[in-house]
This record gives sequence, structure tokens and C-alpha cells, in this order.
Amino acid sequence: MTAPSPIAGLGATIRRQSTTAQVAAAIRDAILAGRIPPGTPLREAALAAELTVSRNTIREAARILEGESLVRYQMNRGIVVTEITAEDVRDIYAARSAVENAGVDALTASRDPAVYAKLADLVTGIEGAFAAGDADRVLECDRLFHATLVAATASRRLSAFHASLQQELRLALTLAEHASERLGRTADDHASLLEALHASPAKARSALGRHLLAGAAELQRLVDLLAHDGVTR
Amino acid sequence: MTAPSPIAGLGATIRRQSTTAQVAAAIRDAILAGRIPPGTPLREAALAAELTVSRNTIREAARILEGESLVRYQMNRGIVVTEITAEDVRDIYAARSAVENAGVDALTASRDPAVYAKLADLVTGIEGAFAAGDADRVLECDRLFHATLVAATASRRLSAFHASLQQELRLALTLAEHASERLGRTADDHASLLEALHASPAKARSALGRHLLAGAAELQRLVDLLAHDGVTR
DNA sequence: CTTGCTGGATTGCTGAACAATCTGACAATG
DNA sequence: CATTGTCAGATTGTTCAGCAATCCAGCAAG
Repeated sequence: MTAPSPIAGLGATIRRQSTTAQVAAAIRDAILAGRIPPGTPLREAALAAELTVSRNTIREAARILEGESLVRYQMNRGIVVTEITAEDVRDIYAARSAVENAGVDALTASRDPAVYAKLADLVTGIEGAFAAGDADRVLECDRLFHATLVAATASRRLSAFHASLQQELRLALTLAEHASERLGRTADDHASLLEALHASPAKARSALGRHLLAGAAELQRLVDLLAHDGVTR
Repeated sequence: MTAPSPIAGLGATIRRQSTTAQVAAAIRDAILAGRIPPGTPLREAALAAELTVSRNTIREAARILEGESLVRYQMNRGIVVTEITAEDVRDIYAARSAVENAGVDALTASRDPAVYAKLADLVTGIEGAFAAGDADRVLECDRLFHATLVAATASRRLSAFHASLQQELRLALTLAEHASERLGRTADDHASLLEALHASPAKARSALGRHLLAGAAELQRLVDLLAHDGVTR
């Protein structure tokens, strides 16, 4: 089954990235870091010049990002960074709920101690980062916590979908440069959530439901607020 | 909130499709219809000539299809129609199970009679199509049945994800030009599944689980079989 | 206050080009 | 005879210049 040359255990594979992929990554990073706010039209010529790359390459990269719904193509109007509405937030949280509940089912069925350990680590990670005032790391650990939960389903596609949902949420979060009150509750929530995961499936489900609902409500409020101020458009 | 010119109720919107979108649609159809079997490399120049379109346009379309995972890009080797493995089938059914269970939860919570009616219609549609020997329509109704179930969650993203999963499965099915035995059980399964949906959430979940598991097993067997014959590659 | 027009900006798509890379075959080598 | 080197042809990755269609803002006219 393996390759005919089991010479060395050099696990390192040479990674050649296409220019298109690099461009996509660059733009993605810029968007997720909030350097390009939602609603901004991306001028192809400008981007091409900026990245010293052909306009066609930009377009291909944009198609990729469109597939991740980070960006939308408007006919004859070009590329626009996706704007997240309160309705979108509701939808995303509904989807997350469905997917993460599957994770809960898988975990409470397998009771895999490795997963529980990882989750516990992440909870302490959140608490530590919060104490240190490192907002980015709090969010990162939060993301990983939920990703780990979904990973318990052992389905690559579910994990990918979930990652995409979290990426979209991050898009909304860029508007809200570190809402500190939100971070406060994050730590407590995850601790009690983990507790519920150790208890019964039913408790876990309802705890997760509450956790997500709270997050959704807060983010929705935020999005609505900023939409009224009309920073973009 | 509405447009400032509520003149007429002409619901028809002019639909201008980009060439890229049309090309993507054409290729997608060809793939899903089995006209281009999995594993086939798509030569850009040939496609461009065939569709009387520029090579760049083909590439953009391919990026779109890549996002739907109908096609993969291999560095310096170009576009290849995605091949589905038995492992993929397992993964897809796991994901479907998670998503459709969310549909079950939503439906058994709302008890929306409209949804039940639609599902009942589709079951009779399956039975009718099967009696008439119309395999395509059977599969179509099957798809719609499950899509309707997921639609009960009222989440656009969940529905989109589910549709994508079903599209991937269709990719595997092209190999198996109408496995007639499979169709036989489909009718019965859905009828009893609908019954369970009327009963309790728990019954519905387990019925759905059995239904999907059976489908997965059959399709996996099929894929493995065809993989050994090595029709492609 | 709507309509019509106009010029500049930008997109959608094309067609040609060229270097880098892959593929398969064939010769050379030990 | 299995491995390695070499070479030509095919194909991809990317660039470039260009043109028609479309959008947009502003301004003139009704």
C-alpha cells in the first residue's frame, strides 16, 4: 500500500503553493484581521498592483474566497467583503448548534478521556488568557474548544463546515474590536459546559444550547448596533 | 424598506448570468449526470475550445466547482473530477446524520403540519415514481424528502451544506447507474420514517439513523466494488 | 424632482504568450 | 534487469494588453 521507497522517515513534505493560493491567503488574513472592513469593495486593479500579481490571479483568488463566503461577487460591480447581518448571526448559531450537538452526542457516547483532557486544557487556557488580558488568545481558545467538540464526530466535512461557520462569525467580530464584557462570561460558560459534558447528554445539550444562545444574542445586539451607526456603506 | 417604485407586481427579475457561471453550470451538470466520470482530468484547453470560451474563464469556473468539491486542483496537474472513496461515503453520511437530526429536532418541536404534508407528498411521489420505474424521479424525491427535513431548521447555511453533501453523494451514484435493489427499499424506508416523525423524537432519530446507515452501507459496498474493478485511474 | 445624457472608472472576458512543470519514452548505466 | 539520466511534447501557472459592456456620479434640461 505504501510507496515503494520507505527509505527515510522524513515526514516533511515540500510545500509549493500556487500564487493564487497565496493571494487568497493574504486577502483572507486581511479580512479576518479586520484590516479590510465588511462592505468594502475590492478593486481588482488596485489589488493586483498592491500584490504585484496579475488581475486574473486576483479573480481566481476571489472565487476561492467567495466559496468561503468571505467575499461576494456582484455582477459588473466586482468583489465586496461580505457584510454580516443580525439574521446571518442567528442562522450561523443555529447551524453551529446543530453541528456541535452532534459533537456532544459523539463525545458523551465515546467518553474519550483524551478529548475531555483537551477540553479541560482549553478551559484553563481561556482562564489564563483572560487573566492576562490577552483577548486574541481567549477567542482562539474559544474557537478551539468548540472545534475540538465537533472533531469528536470524526467527520472531516462536519469539522470543515464548522470551521467555515466560525470564520464567518469572526467576520462579524472584526466590527467589535474585543467586546470585553463578552470575554468575561466566556470563561465561566466553558467551565460549566465542560462540567455538563461530564454529566449527562441531556445536560450537555441544554448547557451548549444556553451557551450558544447567549453568544448569539450578544453578537446580534452588537451587529444591529453597528448597523444603525452605519460605519460602512 | 421596499424599493421606491412599487409600480407593478412583475415578480420576474431579469437574470443576467456571467459566462463563468454558465460554464460552471455546464460542467457541473456534465459531472453530476455521469457524463464525465470521477477521476477524469479536465484539460483546460480542450474545455475552452469545446465551450468556445477563454481558458481563463474555464479556470474561474473550475475554482467555483472546487468550492463545491466536485473537482480538485492538483498543482501543475490541473483539474480532476473528484473521486469518492468508501471513507468519504462514511464521512458524508455522518455529516448528513448530524444535520438531518437537527431537522428532526426542529420538526418534532414545531409539529408544523405544512412540513408533514410536504413530506407525505414526497413519499407518495417516491412510491409512484418507483411503480412507474422512473429511477431518476425516485432519487429526486428522495433528495427532496431529506432536504425538506433539513429545511425545517430554517437555517439557510444548514440547508446549503446539506445540499452540498447530497451533491457529493450524487457523484458516487453516477458510478452505480441506478442500483435497482436500492430503490426498492427506499420507498418503504421513507414511509416508516415519516411515521416515526409523527411519533416521538426519539423514535424519529433512531429511524433516521437506521435509514441513513443502511444507505451508507449499501453505497460503501458499491464504491468499494467499483474501486476494485478499477474502471477509472 | 424626475429624466436624460455624458465621461470616467471598473468589470467581464478574450486571446496570445512564456516559463515551469509534468509525462512518457527511450537510451545509458551499473 | 532494474535503476537512472535525458529529452521532447503536452499541459499548467501566470502574465499582459486590450475591448465591449456596465456602472456611477454629476450635471443639464424638462
